[in-house]
Amino acid sequence: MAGIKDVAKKAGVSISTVSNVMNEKKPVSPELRQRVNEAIEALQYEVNPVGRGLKSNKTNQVGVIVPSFNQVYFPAILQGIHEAGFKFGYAISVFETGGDVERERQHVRFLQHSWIDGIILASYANGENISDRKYIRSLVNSSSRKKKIPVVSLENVLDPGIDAVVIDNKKAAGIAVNHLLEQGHKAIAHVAAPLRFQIGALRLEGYRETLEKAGLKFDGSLVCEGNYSPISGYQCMMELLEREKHFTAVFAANDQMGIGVIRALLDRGYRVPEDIAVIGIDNNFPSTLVTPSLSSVNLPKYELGYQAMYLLTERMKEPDKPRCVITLDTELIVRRSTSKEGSDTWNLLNW
Amino acid sequence: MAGIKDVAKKAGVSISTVSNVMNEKKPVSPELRQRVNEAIEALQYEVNPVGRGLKSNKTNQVGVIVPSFNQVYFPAILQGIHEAGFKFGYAISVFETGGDVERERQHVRFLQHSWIDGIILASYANGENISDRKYIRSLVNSSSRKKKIPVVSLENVLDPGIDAVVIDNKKAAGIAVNHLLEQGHKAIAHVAAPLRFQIGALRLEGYRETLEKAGLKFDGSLVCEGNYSPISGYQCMMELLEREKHFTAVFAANDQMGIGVIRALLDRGYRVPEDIAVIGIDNNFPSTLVTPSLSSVNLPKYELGYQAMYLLTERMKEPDKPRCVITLDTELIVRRSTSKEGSDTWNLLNW
DNA sequence: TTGTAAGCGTTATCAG
DNA sequence: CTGATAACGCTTACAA
Repeated sequence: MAGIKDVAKKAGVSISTVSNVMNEKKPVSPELRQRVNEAIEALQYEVNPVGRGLKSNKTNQVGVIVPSFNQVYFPAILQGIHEAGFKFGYAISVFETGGDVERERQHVRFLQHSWIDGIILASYANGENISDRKYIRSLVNSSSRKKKIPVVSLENVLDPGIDAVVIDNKKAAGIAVNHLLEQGHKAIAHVAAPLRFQIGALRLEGYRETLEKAGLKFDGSLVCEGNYSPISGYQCMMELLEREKHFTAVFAANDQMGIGVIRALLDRGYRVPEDIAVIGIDNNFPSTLVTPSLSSVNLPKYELGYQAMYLLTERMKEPDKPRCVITLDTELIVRRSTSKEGSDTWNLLNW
Repeated sequence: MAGIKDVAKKAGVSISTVSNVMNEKKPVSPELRQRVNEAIEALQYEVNPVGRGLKSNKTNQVGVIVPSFNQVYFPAILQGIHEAGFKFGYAISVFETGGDVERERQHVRFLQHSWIDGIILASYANGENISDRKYIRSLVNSSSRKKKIPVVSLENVLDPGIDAVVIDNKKAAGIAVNHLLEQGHKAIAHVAAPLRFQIGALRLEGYRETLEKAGLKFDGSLVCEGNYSPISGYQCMMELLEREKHFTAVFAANDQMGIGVIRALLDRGYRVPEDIAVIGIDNNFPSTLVTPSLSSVNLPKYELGYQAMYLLTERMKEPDKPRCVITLDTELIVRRSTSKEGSDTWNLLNW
């Protein structure tokens, strides 16, 4: 594989001229440009990003750190990130934390001294304990040697100094609960996402506010905290049933738990939605496959990833522009778990 | 962030000594080692991989190129790759081709001149046309400057010179078809994966051989070629029904198409499995969620990824050892789409 | 407009 | 055992 020197030799020019042709930073005469381009073509030369990186403090790599390479959620986000990355000339390195903040910090640290150009982070740190808070603050001025490394937070607003791409979790929860209210439900249980994190707390908050706005009382014993997984939804539902409280509908904080909820209800002999209705958040394709199909609030997953990558490129261009939070829209999807009129077609596309 | 020079200054030694302490390539006296380690600790020094990469021709980065960041298939594979990569000290860069060989070559080319240490490739090139064949050959001696870049092929045997991690596709198809035969089916249709690729061709071959071994005649008009996607399975099934041939079972080359097949059959008023039984290959979690649940042949997806990464590290250590193909085992999973006694529980774990 | 040369952070060679 | 120094491939002042 050819290097810049080979090109220079072949074209009979100096290496700086080759560099200038490639980077268009300084003007080069047409003749030389021509000769250089021919040499580049002939030798199939492409710049070596390692050499360039050393000099220019840029690697054209961004790191993506997520809790899990989750089956239903992560791929679409990664597609968005990758597509935008490809467009703007960045390669994507991926890291999984398993929800372990220590491992997350390890990955961040690794990326920082890799001279990566930016980080997209779906963090599990929550600013509750002091060490997490220090860690989050450290991200703001996260720097490699002399350059700051921009961080874009995915799905939660980490720090007033960190860009983020999110959805309005409170609103999404409100959309879900409102739908149940409109169906005539007066007693609605909630299978929550982990409450020590923003997503869980905000969706709970949206649930509570929407109930109260409708003149209903919030009842903590109708809430059970899961961990996003389908099985936790199943377990929460079983626990709620054991409490023997009255409710006719369940709002699950995500579709995966919603599916677990449906399974639990069916296993206990309830009809869905006649006895108890269920709605989730995410609008993942499996929700269309179960019977009854699960109503949900759509999250624009691909868009979330794309915008995160886009925000990162903007931040790299203008490190000092004011901090930016992009909030994407959500949308109600009515299926059979809340309404006999809901859609019941399997999603056979895009998976 | 501190560099090697800062450490050297702080410890009062030369940079080579610092390097020797870090890499343990040459002995260093205990006193100096101590001083250096203290300085490293104090400054939170970690080597800069860009500088190291330039010198040592190693980046500790591995590129993974796949047709799609597929929802059901890719995440588990990536988990396996990432886990093994983390263990052996490699970061994972991911690239999606959308099944476009031109884009695939673009990514490969990019990785080659990135001085990446290795490539895991799920290729869509098929050695049919001459340009593909040349491209595949070029992977064998794929080199960046002076060093060969090892390639591990995922899911298909690309070239006699390229390591691969695969499953025995013929055998997996045989397992599926045999199961149908054991259920008493004598006329079995096949919704095939793209036949110009190994996976599709081998699964078709396994289908044909198993039929013939059972004394049944292979009938090409019972075969319809899909493209892996659920919707293509749906369309194929519709087309097979229109041909008005008799069959009582369908072997779909993957679960996604199998789910499409079930949907088509239900839409046309057939009962599954009473009128027509269906089996797939993959054992993805959505297959447990549909009604009836889809029988399948399990593929060890995580293991596929883990072994690919492992193979790569072995190859990097010993570039000249004989080429290695790892074939992983598959296993029949009986659900309701082929047998009333099959399992019908939703998979609520690991997604 | 073009070329020369310094230097990015590290490793490796070789002389002390 | 230790340290000076030359690479690695590239960008970028600065000199011509």
